[in-house]
Amino acid sequence: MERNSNFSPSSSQEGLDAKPLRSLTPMFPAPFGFNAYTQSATPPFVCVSPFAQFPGNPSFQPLAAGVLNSNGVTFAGVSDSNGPINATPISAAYRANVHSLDDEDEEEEEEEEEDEPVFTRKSSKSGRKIKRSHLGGSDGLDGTKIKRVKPVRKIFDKSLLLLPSSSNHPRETVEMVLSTFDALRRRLLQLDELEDINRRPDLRAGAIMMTNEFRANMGKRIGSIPGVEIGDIFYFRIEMCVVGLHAPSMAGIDYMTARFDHQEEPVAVCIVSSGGYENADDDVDVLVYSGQGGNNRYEEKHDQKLERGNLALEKSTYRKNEIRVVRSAKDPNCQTGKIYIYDGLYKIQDAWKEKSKSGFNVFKYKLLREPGQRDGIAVWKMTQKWIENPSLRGRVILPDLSSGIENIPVCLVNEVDHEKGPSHFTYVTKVRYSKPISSMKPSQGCRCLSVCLPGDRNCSCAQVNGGDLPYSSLGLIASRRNMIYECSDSCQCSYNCRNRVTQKGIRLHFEVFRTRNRGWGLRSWDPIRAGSFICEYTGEVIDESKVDLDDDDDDYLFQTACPGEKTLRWNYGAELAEEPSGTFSTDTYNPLPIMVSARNMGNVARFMNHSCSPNVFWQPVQHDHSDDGHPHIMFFAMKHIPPMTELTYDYGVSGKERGSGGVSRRAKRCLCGSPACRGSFG
DNA sequence: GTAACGTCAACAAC
DNA sequence: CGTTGTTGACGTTA
Repeated sequence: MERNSNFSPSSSQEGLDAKPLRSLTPMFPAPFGFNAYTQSATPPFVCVSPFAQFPGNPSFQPLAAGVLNSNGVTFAGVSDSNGPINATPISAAYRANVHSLDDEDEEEEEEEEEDEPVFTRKSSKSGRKIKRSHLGGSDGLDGTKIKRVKPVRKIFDKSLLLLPSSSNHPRETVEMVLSTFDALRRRLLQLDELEDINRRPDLRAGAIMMTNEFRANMGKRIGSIPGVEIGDIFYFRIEMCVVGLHAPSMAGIDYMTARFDHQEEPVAVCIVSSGGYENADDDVDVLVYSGQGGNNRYEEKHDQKLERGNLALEKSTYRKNEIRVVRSAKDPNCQTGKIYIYDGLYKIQDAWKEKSKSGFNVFKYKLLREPGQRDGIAVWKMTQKWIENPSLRGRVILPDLSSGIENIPVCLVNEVDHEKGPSHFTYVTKVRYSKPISSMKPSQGCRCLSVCLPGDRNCSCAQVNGGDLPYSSLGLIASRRNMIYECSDSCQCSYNCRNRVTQKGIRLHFEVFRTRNRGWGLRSWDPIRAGSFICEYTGEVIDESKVDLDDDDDDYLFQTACPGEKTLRWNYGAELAEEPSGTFSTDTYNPLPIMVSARNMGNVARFMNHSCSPNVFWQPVQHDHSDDGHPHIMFFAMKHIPPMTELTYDYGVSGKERGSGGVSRRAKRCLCGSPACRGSFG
């Protein structure tokens, strides 16, 4: 269906004439390399580019029903049985001013009473990015409600925010923003943990991202968000802010003022369903959503008012514009609970008012999922059922590929063709060394009682890891590094110590599945949060000296070839958490002599395919000896991975291409399909 | 249970 | 009128 067919020159003209309802602020200079790149005139996903091409330009294909208007903001020219609607966003054009595009010297004009040079534009958009005033209702002449607000750090070295080769693909941009956010958040959390405090690393990381305009899809729009795909999962509300999916950091309803013919009206553009009012039934295409307000914790409950988000939803009921829906679910792997899933576009079918349990009026909106979209929450509900009862999974060849030796069964399925399974191999959960472990350098144990804790200077395991424990309290890896030393049998700490993660084995419900063109692959029924341990690469460890030519055709050989920049720079962004003087070493590729062959024996890892845009990376880990030449190869999630998404890692650049003294293997043609595909691997 | 928090739109003030 | 400054609402997170 061509949803933009009713786009006409006149409507774009309207866009030009649209007067913002609120102040305009200079968009440029783009203070950051990154920003300069997101705002270059070409990519359609940019926030707001004053020079965005006219929608008529055929080179310009938005992903969905959105079209950039002259303010660079998308809107949907919605057409349905109720007739066409021309909506031009107005209020969201808040940064459409143009002058200073080429005026790079303006970068440093604002100092905010700080000594530091500042690389952001004036923070006048809200006027409250940095505030040091008294807050609150302050009837307090006695100063009861005075709050000091720390300024959000701005970054001086813009090169910190530049990847060597940034892609212009919206998906890549969104992933880069999320990955930077998470690296920053992880580091802030790690620093907090040293002092045993919690200063909301998520919010602080988000604030740094926002202040530095390191974000994607600024400027609101109706319809889908370039680079955000149905099924994408988020672990923090702020993550949805920085990619432009849902602007309010707290409120559940995101809305904007749009122009319909000659009327200006607020319409809802995105809602986050917190789950409190989820339908009990299984209809994944219907959502009944409650309006906002009326139950503030600090005041009496009252009737909801038809204003703000509620008003916007009301208007959207009649305008029938597409509304993005984010549903929430319980994350079974994370005791803190909630996870957000982008479920695509809906339209409001019905709206009414009803009495809540406490007797006050609540607005209700019934939303119907637009047809023709790929499954979002439906995948989730399906996999949750399989986890509860694996026999519900159809097309199963083998219920447990590991024959019971893994913590959790590994399902083998084929929904594609008639292959009956991979060729024979022996499933093993541990690597086989060519020499006994007892002959290797033993680990040095810590003397921590009970569990190792961050900030404990006496913990030798923390010391050997560079002062920080490598995992968060949830068992997520904090940063990629040359080696991680877990606690071992020689340690006095207990099995529950947080520095024992990979040694406990897999925690995910894996399935080995038949891909369409890449043989067998690996995916998970569970959602996987960035930094989660996935599995080890088990098999037979081969010393480099013992490689023979036979290995040239070993498709199941792991070697530590140099991975792509996405893997290398997974920590990217963490340095933003440091004080300016701080030295944060970014570890890079460190070649290891180790190779592991999973041809004859191995585990789920041998089924992981290569991708140039991987979602998994490898990390050397020690836990049963400390011979650094023979580490365990452990895999961790690079990003949040929705259920049923194939797990892939970067096999690295082939030995030949590398031209180093490495083992030379034939490069294979890459089928990863990523926009950043290098064309070959291995 | 509760403290602390960021963003945006709306409003207020220049 | 155009622009800048201030505030309340929103709900999340640990």
